[in-house]
Amino acid sequence: MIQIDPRSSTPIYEQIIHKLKELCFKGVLKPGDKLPSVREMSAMIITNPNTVSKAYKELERQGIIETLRGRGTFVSESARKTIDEGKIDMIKEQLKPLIIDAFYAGVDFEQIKQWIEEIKEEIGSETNARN
Amino acid sequence: MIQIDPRSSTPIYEQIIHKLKELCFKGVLKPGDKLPSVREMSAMIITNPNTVSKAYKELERQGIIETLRGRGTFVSESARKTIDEGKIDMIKEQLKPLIIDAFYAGVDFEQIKQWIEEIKEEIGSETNARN
Amino acid sequence: MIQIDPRSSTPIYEQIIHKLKELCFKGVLKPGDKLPSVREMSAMIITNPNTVSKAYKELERQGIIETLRGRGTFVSESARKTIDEGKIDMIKEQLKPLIIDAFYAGVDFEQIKQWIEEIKEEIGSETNARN
Amino acid sequence: MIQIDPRSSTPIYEQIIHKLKELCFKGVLKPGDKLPSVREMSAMIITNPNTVSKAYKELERQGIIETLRGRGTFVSESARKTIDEGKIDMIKEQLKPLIIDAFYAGVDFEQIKQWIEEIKEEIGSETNARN
DNA sequence: GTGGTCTAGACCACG
DNA sequence: GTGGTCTAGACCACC
Repeated sequence: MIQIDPRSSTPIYEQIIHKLKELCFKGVLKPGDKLPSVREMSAMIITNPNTVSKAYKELERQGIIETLRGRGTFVSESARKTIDEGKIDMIKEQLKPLIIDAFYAGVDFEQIKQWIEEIKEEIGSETNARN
Repeated sequence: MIQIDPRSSTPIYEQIIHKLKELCFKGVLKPGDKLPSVREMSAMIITNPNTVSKAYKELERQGIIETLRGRGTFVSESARKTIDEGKIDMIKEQLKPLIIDAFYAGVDFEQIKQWIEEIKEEIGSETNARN
Repeated sequence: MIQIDPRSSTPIYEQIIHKLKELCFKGVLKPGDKLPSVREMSAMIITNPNTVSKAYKELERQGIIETLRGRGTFVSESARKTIDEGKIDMIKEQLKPLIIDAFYAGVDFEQIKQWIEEIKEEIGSETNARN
Repeated sequence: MIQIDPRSSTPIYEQIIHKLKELCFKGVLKPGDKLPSVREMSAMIITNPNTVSKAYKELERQGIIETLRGRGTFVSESARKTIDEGKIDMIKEQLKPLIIDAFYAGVDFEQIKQWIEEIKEEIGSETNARN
């Protein structure tokens, strides 16, 4: 289901968050779908259950998923689209050095825009339906 | 000269790297310009000298700056534009979750492209000359 | 009859207890009234019968309701008003962090007192008769 | 500094949160004060560092405290008083069953109001200065 | 079965 | 020194 790289410098729990968010956003995971239990997921990606739990809790805090007591964890019916200015600024702040790095690696503006396009394609057709 | 946020979750040494790279890229810092010494810089931004030193070392490794023993640290004559595929993949990898987060924060594709445009504007006129 | 939120962090059985206590206190449920059977209730609020059973048992332990074997569950004739010091301390203990949280959420003392007033209103006219 | 009851049903990390919030609110801990390090605190209250860490992170998420990388954890300069409607509703939701329980334990409205008064006294004089 | 809490201990990045 | 991450395993409440 999802792939984790234990050697990556980005923490495992963040990788899980990223991957699941992506799947939710793409529509592979639809609202109401049940996620693997903490134990199942930890077995699948060969990590400690605590690590998965941490990821799930953060995703819940962000409103992407929700847990029903004793029943499991599910994709939320509708991800709230709070237009959070602070969050947006934070993202822009992270975006800038990334783009500058890209330039130093020999990428130009047009190519970057094309990357965005690629990501759009990859996320794809489901997106329109969802929003 | 540069502003650091000690509360940020991004390490201080990385913030220094980002800021200096940005200044170099914008052309505020031109090839041959002398950077403040590690001590001066650490006094300016109120951090441990080791932190500044770490940032300088990394910038040197990336070819952005050079240290001339006994004379100081200078902006390199020409930032080498190594087209490093690995680096590019890494950047793309970091870009994706950022963009997905942006969507969840209520930003759409067009706005993101506009951000890129804004960053381009901000970096400004020197850019064309350099590329 | 009663509404349960399966997403809430407070356990379902506790929610049932709270709601039924509230109804008893308001006078909607009067002494001698028959409660839905465990099965009926669990069907109504879509939970596991065990969960309802647990709530009923706890309410019985507190003297709010009584089960007459083979006949069903009923609201007790008179809720005993055991002045339980331990219980009171426990409640005060729980009250304090709640009020501090309220302050941090921007509520002041007067508003909190008004909340109490509101709850009093909501519980309403029957109360005087019962006390 | 703070007292924890390992037998209590409320999790240790929540007890830490409550106590520290209380101290901050009372003004015992002032903005800028350094908190004991995770290790120190865990030694003081005899728990695992992870448990303290969890409490600190939640307090940071709530804006009560902040961590400066590699330097430690400090009381925030000014606790943001976001008037969060959702939070307020949640508190009211938790308040109601508590008050009903109080009634069943033989406490009346006036006494509850007096409790609030007591808590106000206890939190005391610093409060006015802070707000 | 589910997730939530906690312990004991380890390693690492950061300043 | 600081906090952040992770593991291995345990116990518990809830459904």
